[in-house]
Amino acid sequence: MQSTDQPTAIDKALDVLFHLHAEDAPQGVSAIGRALDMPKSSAHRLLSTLRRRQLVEQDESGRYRPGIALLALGLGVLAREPLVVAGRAVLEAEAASLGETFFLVAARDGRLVVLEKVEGTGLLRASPPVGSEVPVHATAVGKLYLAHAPELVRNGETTPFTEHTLRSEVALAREVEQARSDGHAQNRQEWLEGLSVIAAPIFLRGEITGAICVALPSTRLAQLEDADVIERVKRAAREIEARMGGPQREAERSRT
Amino acid sequence: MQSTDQPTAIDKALDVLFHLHAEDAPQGVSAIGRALDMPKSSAHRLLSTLRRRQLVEQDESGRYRPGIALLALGLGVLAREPLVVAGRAVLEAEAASLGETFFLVAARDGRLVVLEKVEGTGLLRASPPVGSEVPVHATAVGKLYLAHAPELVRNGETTPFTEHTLRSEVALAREVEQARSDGHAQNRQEWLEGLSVIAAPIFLRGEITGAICVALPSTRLAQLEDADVIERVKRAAREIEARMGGPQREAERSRT
DNA sequence: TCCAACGTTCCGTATTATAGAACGGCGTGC
DNA sequence: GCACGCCGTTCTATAATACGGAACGTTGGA
Repeated sequence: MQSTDQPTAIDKALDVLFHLHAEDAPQGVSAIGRALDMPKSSAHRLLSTLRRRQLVEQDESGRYRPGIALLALGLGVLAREPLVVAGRAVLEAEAASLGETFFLVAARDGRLVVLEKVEGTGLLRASPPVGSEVPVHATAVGKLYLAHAPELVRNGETTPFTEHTLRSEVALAREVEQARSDGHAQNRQEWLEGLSVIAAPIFLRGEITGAICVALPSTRLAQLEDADVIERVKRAAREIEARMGGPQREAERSRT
Repeated sequence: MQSTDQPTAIDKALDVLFHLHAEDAPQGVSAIGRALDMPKSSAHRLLSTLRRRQLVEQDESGRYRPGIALLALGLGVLAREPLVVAGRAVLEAEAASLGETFFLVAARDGRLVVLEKVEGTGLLRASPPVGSEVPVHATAVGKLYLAHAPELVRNGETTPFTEHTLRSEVALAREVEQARSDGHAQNRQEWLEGLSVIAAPIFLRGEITGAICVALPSTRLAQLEDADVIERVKRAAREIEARMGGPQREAERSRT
């Protein structure tokens, strides 16, 4: 694949689709053309093709928005994820029990993606939606991946999100090392102010396939016994592993 | 738009995408080419373009499956639906209270689509997934749409699904008329054997924008007081209407 | 009432997609 | 253990497609 290849018609159609996804409100043909720097006739042709398959829809005034077919496609992806199928019930039980929000996160093509979320009763100020990406260097799950399979994530980024974001590679490496030995990782307001996370890795056949984590307001975590929450998350991870096809026997783990 | 227009490159790429969605297992380039009647080099090129945007992914053996980007796109659609945003909490409350599965269904481009589902505690044998289509002529929601906005659904189909499916247009018209006057509709095993549904329409500004329904085993419904369940569903519909921007005043309803 | 901006359609041109052949790697069956 | 067949991938000349400027009818605001 050369670096000089030009965007195909499919690329341009996907540009339009992702652009609509990124916008809050429905967009008109002209606005889309301006935003993506293409003639409105081109935008119209691409949209017509997408509309035929219901990937985009038009509102009563002719503006375009993402279409209903995306829903079936997206939920089809969820249904294919063994981690989600096995983990959903566990997340629900834990979220109900502790009253906080639990997530499943896994690496996909070098990025950490939220695969499932079950919200707790408390009002959590910020919480990434399912399908969205979370950073590697400033999250508990990121530390777990760096500890157990650094080749699965791209760790180029070092953006400081808050004043608590780890600034030095040494500090991050220390936390990664601790995550490896402890079997869990933490994130104390390193990504989002006021948000603390505790995460545990989920292994399948000796490889990390994802992580379960709980997000709580930092003030709430201070009231709880850290050790209790950590134990809870780790137990949930073991439960998910068991549901995904039983615990790996040592023979299998070392065979690789 | 002429009837003779030929599939564009985008059409072919979407053929590939929907084909992967329809298949259970990941598919190889050659198999896709055979299934869609195109050279495998063409399939490969289309897949490469889709892969760049993570609409498809490859497993370790090189086979393709729907990609994680579809998840974000699909859930973005859900987040945009006011009906879902307003209705989810109501569905959860009702499902927990009655212990049965509640749905939100709405018309999109002439088809009835499941927009949201909250499962009850009971084991429901068959239940359509979110994003899937349900028939018009053999469902409670279909009757509601035929009663209140027949132009929003395509009612060509008359497939008999079970022995209870209404065979005559007259019988269906009678139920539609009753749905209009009663403010709710029922489906007694007309689509799926053993499955009964009670549905109530959700109005916004005088127009039907969807419906809430509960699905229960027919044996279960026989044990309950029909009237109680009906009242419950209708009350839930009113609750969702209220959450979607307040009840419509008569002035607005009759202005059209 | 007028004007501007909208979504849509048209069509000649030029860029693009196409598909057959060839390649290296992998798994199977002989 | 070897060879065959199928896999995913790459290349390239040719044929078909996407492109975009211009024009149309409509709508909403000034």
